[in-house]
Amino acid sequence: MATAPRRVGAESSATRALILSAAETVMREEGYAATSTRRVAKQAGLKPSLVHYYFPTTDDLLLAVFRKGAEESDAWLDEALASPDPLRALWKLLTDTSRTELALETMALANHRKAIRAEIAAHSERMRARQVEAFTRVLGGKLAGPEACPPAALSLILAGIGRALIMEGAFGVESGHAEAKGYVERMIERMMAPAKG
Amino acid sequence: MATAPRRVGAESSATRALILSAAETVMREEGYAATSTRRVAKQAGLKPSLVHYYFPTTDDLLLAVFRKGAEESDAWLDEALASPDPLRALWKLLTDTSRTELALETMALANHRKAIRAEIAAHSERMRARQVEAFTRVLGGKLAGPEACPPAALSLILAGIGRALIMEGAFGVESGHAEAKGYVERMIERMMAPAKG
Amino acid sequence: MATAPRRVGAESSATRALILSAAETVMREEGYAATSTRRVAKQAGLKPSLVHYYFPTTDDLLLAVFRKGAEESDAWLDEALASPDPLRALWKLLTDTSRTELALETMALANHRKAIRAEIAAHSERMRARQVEAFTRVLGGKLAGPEACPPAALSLILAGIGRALIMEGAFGVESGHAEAKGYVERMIERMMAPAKG
Amino acid sequence: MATAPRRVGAESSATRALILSAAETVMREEGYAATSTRRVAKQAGLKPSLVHYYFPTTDDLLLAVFRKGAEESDAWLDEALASPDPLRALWKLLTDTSRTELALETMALANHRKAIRAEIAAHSERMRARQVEAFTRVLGGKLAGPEACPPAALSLILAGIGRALIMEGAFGVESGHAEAKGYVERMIERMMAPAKG
DNA sequence: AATGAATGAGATTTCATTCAT
DNA sequence: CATGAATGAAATCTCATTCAT
Repeated sequence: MATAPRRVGAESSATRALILSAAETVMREEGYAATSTRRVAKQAGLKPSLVHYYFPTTDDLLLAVFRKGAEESDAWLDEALASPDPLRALWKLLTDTSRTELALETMALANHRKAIRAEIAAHSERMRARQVEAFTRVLGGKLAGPEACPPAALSLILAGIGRALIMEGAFGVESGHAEAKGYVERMIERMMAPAKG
Repeated sequence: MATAPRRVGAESSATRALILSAAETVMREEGYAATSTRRVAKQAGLKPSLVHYYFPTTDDLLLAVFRKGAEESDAWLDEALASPDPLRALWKLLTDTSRTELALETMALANHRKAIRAEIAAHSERMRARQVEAFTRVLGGKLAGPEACPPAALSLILAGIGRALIMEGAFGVESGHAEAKGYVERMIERMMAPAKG
Repeated sequence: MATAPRRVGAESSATRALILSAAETVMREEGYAATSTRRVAKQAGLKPSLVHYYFPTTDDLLLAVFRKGAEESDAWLDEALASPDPLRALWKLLTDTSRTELALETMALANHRKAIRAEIAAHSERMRARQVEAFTRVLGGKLAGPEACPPAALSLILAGIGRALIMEGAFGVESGHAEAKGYVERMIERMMAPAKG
Repeated sequence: MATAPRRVGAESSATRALILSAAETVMREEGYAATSTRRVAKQAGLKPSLVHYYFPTTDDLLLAVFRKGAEESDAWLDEALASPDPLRALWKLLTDTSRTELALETMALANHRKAIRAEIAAHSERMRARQVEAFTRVLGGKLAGPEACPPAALSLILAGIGRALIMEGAFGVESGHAEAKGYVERMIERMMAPAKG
C-alpha cells in the first residue's frame, strides 16, 4: 500500500543504502522509538536534511528499513527451507540473536505505526505460508496421529519460543532456556525421525 | 525536626492511583514509548506538573506502572496455579489479550530502560520459579520419558506461544493461530491425563 | 531595610539553623544561582515546604544566609583587627579559601538580587570603615610620604588581591600567585616596620 | 556522499552574530545564570528553537560568548601593551566598567561550568604571560630592589584591584575607591619614572 | 510547627518537517 | 543532489509559590 510515489532518492544510491544501514543499526541498538531522522543522520555521519531528502517522512524511512529486513529474512528463510534439514535450519535462524532482535523491534513498530502495520502483517502471513508449505513437504504423512503438530502451529510455535528466548535473554533472564531449547530439539528430532514400523 | 521521607504522594492517594491507571492505559494503547508525562496527564485530565509531583522522573512513573502490573500478575498467577487445573488456567491467562498486551510493552520497556530492567528480570525469574514449582507438584512422575517437557521449559514455551498469539493478533495475523491453540490444548490434555496403565 | 516582618520561624529554631547551614553549603558548592528552596531542602533532608515555612521567599533565605555569613565575618574581622599584628591577620583571613569563596558568591548575589544588594553594600562599607579605623590606629604617622598607602586604599587592595588569588585558584590558574603573595607580604612588612631614624 | 561537518550555523552567519551579541548583553546585564536560550532568544527577537539551531547546547552558546569576548580582550590587550605607556593603558582597560563586568561574569561561569573552565583558565594564563613579557620589556632593570614588584605579581595585582573597583562599584560601594585608584596611579608613576641617579 | 497538594512558568533539549537555494 | 535555515511541538525536568489542613 505504502505512502506512494513521493520517494526521491534512486533505489540504487549509495547514500540511500548508507542511511538505511544506519537506521537499522539505531533500531537494533536503541529501539524503533529512538529511530528518528536526527539520530539516524548522526549515526550515518550525514545531515538530517539529507535523510529527509531520501525519506520525506519518518514512516517512509521505517518502512524502507522494514522492507530491507524483510528481503533479507526472505532470503534466509528460503535458504533454510531448502536445506536438507529445514526444521533444524529454521530453528537456528529463529534463535539467532541479531536477526530476531530486529524482528522484535519490527513487531513493536507494527504495533504503533499504523502506516506500516499492514505491510508487516502481510509479510508475516507470507512467511508463515511458505513455512507451512515446506513443513508439509518435509513431514509428509507424519502429520496425523494424536501427537501430531499441524505445520501452521509448528511455524507459530517455533517463532514464539525463539522470540521468548531472545527477548528474555536480552534482559538477563536465563532460567528454563536450556530446557526449552532441549525440548524443541527433541521435538524436531522426533518429527524428522523415520516413521516407525 | 523531621527526617524527610523521600517519596512524595502517599501510596494511598487517589490522584496517584488515577495517574497510574492513566499511564497503564496509555502504555497499553500507545506503547511504553508514548508514556510521557504530558500524554499521561492529558489522559488523566490533570496538569503535567502534577504528574511530576507524584512521579519526579519518567522512570519513577514507568517503574510504578510495572510494579502495579506485577502485583496484579502475581495475584492472577497465584489464583491460576492454585486452581484444580493449573495448566489450563495458566494458559487461559497467557492468552488473555489485555493482560499480555501490557506484558509485551513491559518487555519493550525492559529492553530500553536500564533502570527498570533489573526489576523486571527479577520478577520474570520469580514468576518462572513459581510456575516450575507448581508444575512439578501437578505433573509429578509424568515428567520422565522421551516426550516429557521439563517444567521450566513448559513455562517458557507457554509464555512464548501465548505472546506470539497476542502479538500477531494485535496487527491482524491469524493464520496458524487456531492450530497452535489446539496443539497446546492437546499437549496440556496429554500431560494432565492419568498415567496410563 | 529587609523584607520586613513576615519572618515566621523563631530565630532560635534548630530547624532554621539547619536550613541556613544547608543553604550555605549549597551556595558554596554550587553557587548562589543553584541555591533554590528545593536544593536546600534536599541538602538539609527536609521538605521544600518547610524551607518556605521558615523563609517565605527565596530572597528571605538568601538574605538570611548573607546575614549569618556577615555576622561570622564581623567576628573574624574583629578578632583579626584586635590581634597584635592586624595587617597580617587580615591578610590571612582574605586568603582563606573557604571564607572568600562564600564572599565571592555573595558578590554575585549582590549583583543580581536587587532586594539584597543594599544590605550587602552597607555591610561592605561598614567592614571597610572598621578596617580604615584599625589601620589608622596601627600605622599611625607612617601614612605620609609619596609611597604611603591610604588606609581605605589598603583595605580595598588587600581584598581585591585576596579575591583574585582565590578566584583564579578555583579554576586552576596559579601563575603569578606566589609572586603576588610575596609582594603583599613584603608590603605589609615595610608598613609595620618601625619608622626609620 | 558528504562527510557531515558537525558544526551548524556558519561562523559568518548574521543570525549567529545576532544571537551571540544578545547573549553577551544578557550575560552582562543579568549574569551568566540568566543566559538561557529563552532569555537570549527574547533579547534577540528570535524563537528559542533558532538559538538551539545555532548552539545546540547551552554550553555551546556560553563557550561561543566567551570566545568572542576573549578575542576582543586579546585585541584590546595587544593594543594596550603596544602603546607607549603600557602600564597606564592596561590599567585603563582594567577599570573600564563594561569590559570588566563581562570578565567577572566569565569568572562566575568558569566556577560553575566544568566544560568551559579549562578554556577560560588557559586564556587567563595566556593573558598573564603576555603581560609579564610586556612588563619585563618596559620595566627593564627597575625590577630589582626591596620595593620591586615582580611582573607576574603586578599583572595579578592590577587585575584584582581593577575587578574589586568594578565589582563594588556595581552595587554602590565607593569608599576607598578614589584612594585606591590614586595609589595605583602613583605606583605606576614610580615604576615608569626614569631610574634615579 | 509542619506538610501534602497543586500549579504556572520556564529551562533544556529533541523532533519532524518545510522551504529556499 | 544536497544543504542551511527556520519553526512549532513536545518531552523532561526544576522552580517558586500558594493554600488548606
